[in-house]
Amino acid sequence: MNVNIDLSELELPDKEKKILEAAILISNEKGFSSTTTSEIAKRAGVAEGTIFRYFKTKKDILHGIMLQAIRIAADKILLNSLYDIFKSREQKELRVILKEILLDRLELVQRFFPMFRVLISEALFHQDIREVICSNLINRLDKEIREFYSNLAARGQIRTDVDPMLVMRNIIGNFLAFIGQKMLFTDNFSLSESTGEIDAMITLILDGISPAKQTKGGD
Amino acid sequence: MNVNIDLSELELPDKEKKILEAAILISNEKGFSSTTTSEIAKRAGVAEGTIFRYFKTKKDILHGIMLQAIRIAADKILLNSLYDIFKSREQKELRVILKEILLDRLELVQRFFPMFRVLISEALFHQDIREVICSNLINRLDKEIREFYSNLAARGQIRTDVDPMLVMRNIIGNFLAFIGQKMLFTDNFSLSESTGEIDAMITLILDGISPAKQTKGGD
Amino acid sequence: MNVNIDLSELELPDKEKKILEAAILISNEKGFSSTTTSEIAKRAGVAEGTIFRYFKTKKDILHGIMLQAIRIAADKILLNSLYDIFKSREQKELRVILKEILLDRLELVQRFFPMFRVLISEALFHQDIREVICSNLINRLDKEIREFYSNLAARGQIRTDVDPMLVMRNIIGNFLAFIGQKMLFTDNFSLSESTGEIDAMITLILDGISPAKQTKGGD
Amino acid sequence: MNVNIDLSELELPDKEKKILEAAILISNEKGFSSTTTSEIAKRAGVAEGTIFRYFKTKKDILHGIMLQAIRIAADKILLNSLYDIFKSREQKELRVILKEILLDRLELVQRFFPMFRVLISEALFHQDIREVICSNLINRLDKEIREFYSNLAARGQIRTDVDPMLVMRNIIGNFLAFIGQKMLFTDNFSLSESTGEIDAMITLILDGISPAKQTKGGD
DNA sequence: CATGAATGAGGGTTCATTCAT
DNA sequence: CATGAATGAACCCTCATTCAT
Repeated sequence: MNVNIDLSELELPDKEKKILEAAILISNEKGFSSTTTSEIAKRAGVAEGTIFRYFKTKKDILHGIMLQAIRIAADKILLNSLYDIFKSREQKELRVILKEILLDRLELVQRFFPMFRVLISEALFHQDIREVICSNLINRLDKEIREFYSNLAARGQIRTDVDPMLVMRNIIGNFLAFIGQKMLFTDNFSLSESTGEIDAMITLILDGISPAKQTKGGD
Repeated sequence: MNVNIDLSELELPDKEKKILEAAILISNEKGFSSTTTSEIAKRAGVAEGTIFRYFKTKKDILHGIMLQAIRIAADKILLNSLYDIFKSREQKELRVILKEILLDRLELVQRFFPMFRVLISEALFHQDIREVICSNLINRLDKEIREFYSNLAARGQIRTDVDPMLVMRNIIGNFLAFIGQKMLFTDNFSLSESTGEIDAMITLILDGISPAKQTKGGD
Repeated sequence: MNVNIDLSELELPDKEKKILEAAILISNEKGFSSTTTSEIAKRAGVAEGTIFRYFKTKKDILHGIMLQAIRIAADKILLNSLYDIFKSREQKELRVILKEILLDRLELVQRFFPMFRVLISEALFHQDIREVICSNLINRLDKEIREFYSNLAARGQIRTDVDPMLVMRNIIGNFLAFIGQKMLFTDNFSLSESTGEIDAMITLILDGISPAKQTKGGD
Repeated sequence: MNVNIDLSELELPDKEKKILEAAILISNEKGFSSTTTSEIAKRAGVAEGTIFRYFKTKKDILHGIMLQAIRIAADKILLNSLYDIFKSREQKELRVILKEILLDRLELVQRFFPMFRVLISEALFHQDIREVICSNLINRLDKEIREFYSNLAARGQIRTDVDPMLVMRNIIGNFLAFIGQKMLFTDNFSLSESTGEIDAMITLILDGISPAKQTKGGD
């Protein structure tokens, strides 16, 4: 399981970054509320008091984590690469695009799994965190997705008789179920060994679970 | 958001049930590790010491919750109704069966959401809890699903060119994404208003997101 | 180490005796204040509530122990046998009498060691307990000892140029140092293997640690 | 009863010393296991949490007490002065040496009685503590005593027909009986008023309780 | 009289937070 | 700014004691 965190590209004081990293790493093992400030300080290599120069309270560290997670998610995961894929490959077949997106996302999720795990566990219980996620991620995705979707629709690559958001949820649901199963219930999951599974997953996403009466959308 | 818990059908000492219920309700709000035994006691209407007559440690309360969740999940969710649906409706079309199952499951998940939320949040961090879930739920499901699957396959209702477990994951992923979105990001979600959405979801599960080249699997 | 307690000859309700016995046995292992009433109840084979029918508070159990210890010590240890030895053997040599007394006492102390250990540990801290010991044991001994002493003195068996009480303390000190060393710092001490040591001890008591310039008092 | 504790010469953080002193003083009144950390904190003038910066657990406070007791006992009681007395006075008569030693020891025991009382009461029940006492005190004494003894023996000042350890036990037993009686059963004991008693005690140690047939060892 | 479930004050211990250095 | 000793509220848990059965 990947537990490396890379906040180096963020513009933060060095110590603040170290504290956040430490907080994420330890929270990733035990959950945020079971993580103590003294552990964080030790792992970050600072004095316990120093933490409280950068974060008023322990809860604020969580908010710091959230902020970073969302910044990364928003800027790197969603926009950069997703946007690129959407735009640069718009003449490609949906199957190919989907696979590129999934692999790209998988790699990112894997890299930032510690951060996301903490985020998810807190989002389960805190409305305010969910709201930040909503307004920063989901809502920003919305526009991109609709554009991407209409592009696909125009090219006849995607069905147009259902709400685009349901289509997306289908994809995301499959994706999350895959991630969840691999991350939580499998030891030493490696992406490279899963390409066959990913292909099959995409086939199901594209063509559904009904028996294929005739070749659709595929090679 | 549904926060009613009903453990009344369980054969437990009255006080133990009350303690469990209180633990679930509060954990549902703040997470288990942020829930204190004194809060539990207060909400359960017992003295704090009484808790420790029924549960040796606080962690044992969590195990108690797990036990109940699994008992309910295993007996009610998985076996009773799922089994019934599988067996009694085996001549029906997959679309119909799927809808029955999803509605049935949705109703149950909704009812026991607090319990499951606590469970999920703990499973995120504790391998031992994941293992109990695995061995009690997932593994037990495995056999049922394979039987159900081969029944469907024999009747030509489901595609046979992919691993049955991937097919299931497709369904479960859609289901969980639906649940997650509704439970976490929607206020006052009501099942009855969502039947259209569920139908669309099932269509996507069955036929995929590719444009329908020709009618598949019905109506 | 002997941990059998025999309160059978005491005139007490059966349950009260069992509770006392249990309290002594467990206190002997951990000290009285680390012994819980529930442990006592379990070992005594009664319900926890029953204890409080016989003893108003836990402290009263200690008083019960004390009472029994002193009763036994006073009646059995001091009076019965000591008196007998004093009287019946008054024509014997001091060395012989001493040995009989020491062996007799050793045997008794060994038998009731658990009780005495608890007593000693409590007496270390509680003036009231020390007072009871004083008035019941030491003061009662006083008269016996003086009589015994003057009998010996009359027969020229004991030196008369020091306070009789100091003479007694010499004997008791030796005795307690012996007991203490054996009970606390020796595993599996057996009286029968210590007769040589006891003889040497008596020689030292009788003749002192100075080099013997000439045979005194015996063989 | 003497309840002054003086740890000032120890090289310990100020707070740690205060906590130890408080623990000793209160344990001296009620025994260690009846002493609460909150009492210790209050008496030491620190917050309860502070205790646990210096001692990981309450039991470690006891170990701290033991450590100090043994350090004091080993360095001051046994080595410094005892060694001095042994060496520097080796031409003196045994009676004189004994008296010096006893007075010296008495003064120390009196000064550190609270500490020793706690130690004794715990040693009664805890094998591990007895072992530390054994290996740190008794075993270290052993060599010194044997040397001292052979020196005396060479000069014909002590009897050589009994095990040196029994000789020592005779002395120690007398000493402890004296201490015990004075400390526990006498109010306001003062050393200076007891010199006559000590002389008599030494006479008994040296010459035994048999009537002096002929002058031995002096005056 | 005996029981043991229930109690709640108080036990040892942790930990986020403060502040003098 | 950084530190880490000090804090004390709050944590989980124990246990002597009560009382309805």
